[in-house]
Amino acid sequence: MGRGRAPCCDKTKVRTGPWSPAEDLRLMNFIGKHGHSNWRALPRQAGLLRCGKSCRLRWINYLRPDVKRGNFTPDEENTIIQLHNSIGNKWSKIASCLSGRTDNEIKNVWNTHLKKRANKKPDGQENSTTTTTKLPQLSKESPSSSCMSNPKQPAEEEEEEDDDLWHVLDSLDPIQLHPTKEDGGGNELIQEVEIGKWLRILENELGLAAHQPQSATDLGIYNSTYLPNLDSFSF
DNA sequence: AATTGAGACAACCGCCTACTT
DNA sequence: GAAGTAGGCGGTTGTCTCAAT
Repeated sequence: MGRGRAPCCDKTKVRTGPWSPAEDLRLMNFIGKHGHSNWRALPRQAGLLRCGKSCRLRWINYLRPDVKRGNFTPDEENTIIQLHNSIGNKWSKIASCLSGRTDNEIKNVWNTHLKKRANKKPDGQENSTTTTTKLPQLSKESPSSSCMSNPKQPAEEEEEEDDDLWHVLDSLDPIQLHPTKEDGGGNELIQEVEIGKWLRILENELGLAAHQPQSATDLGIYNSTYLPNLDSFSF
């Protein structure tokens, strides 16, 4: 069974669960500098206690600069329905036709919204000419990565690891990604302050603060449902 | 105000394919 | 050609939020 696989990592030595801002920053910073030619080696090189798969998933689904966040437009939804009607659960293929959307996100949207909608019209009427959406061309050689950004090749090597930066980040209180009822919103301000701190560090580190067009929030990072809307912050 | 169940979504798991040795 | 490795994909799960009661 040559195809058999050893576990990708020692599960007892890696972190699982939601990613912390510091971890995200480490990952983004590392990929920004070195790219991601080897996912398995990446966590160790980046100083992350995560398995390579987890890093890859996090990068592809949330940290990539071109990931589009937010609600799907009716056009996007129609496209998904049509593509699913013709090719089935080929999420990565579908994702390759929707710029900025990930297979995971499309899969979630399908399972939570679109499946029901499609089931309501089992004859596929909805998927016919009633929509103005133009079905994107599906080509065989359009892998899911076709709409993904290439890993940045390090334009200029910044050799020295910024230990101070990581020290600061690691010293930050872990942000409560999933505010609980117990919080009662009481530590919201603290969260905002902490987020503001690390975001500023992030932007400086990545050189986003000085030039356009993107801030970290414009990149869609941490604009998720689990965090306050960072766009309202002024640093 | 407390409880509960459904909806939503991030993350993990395991298999498959492609590539390398 | 066989064996091993890494990346990618799709299915599934865990845990959160929120509306209904």
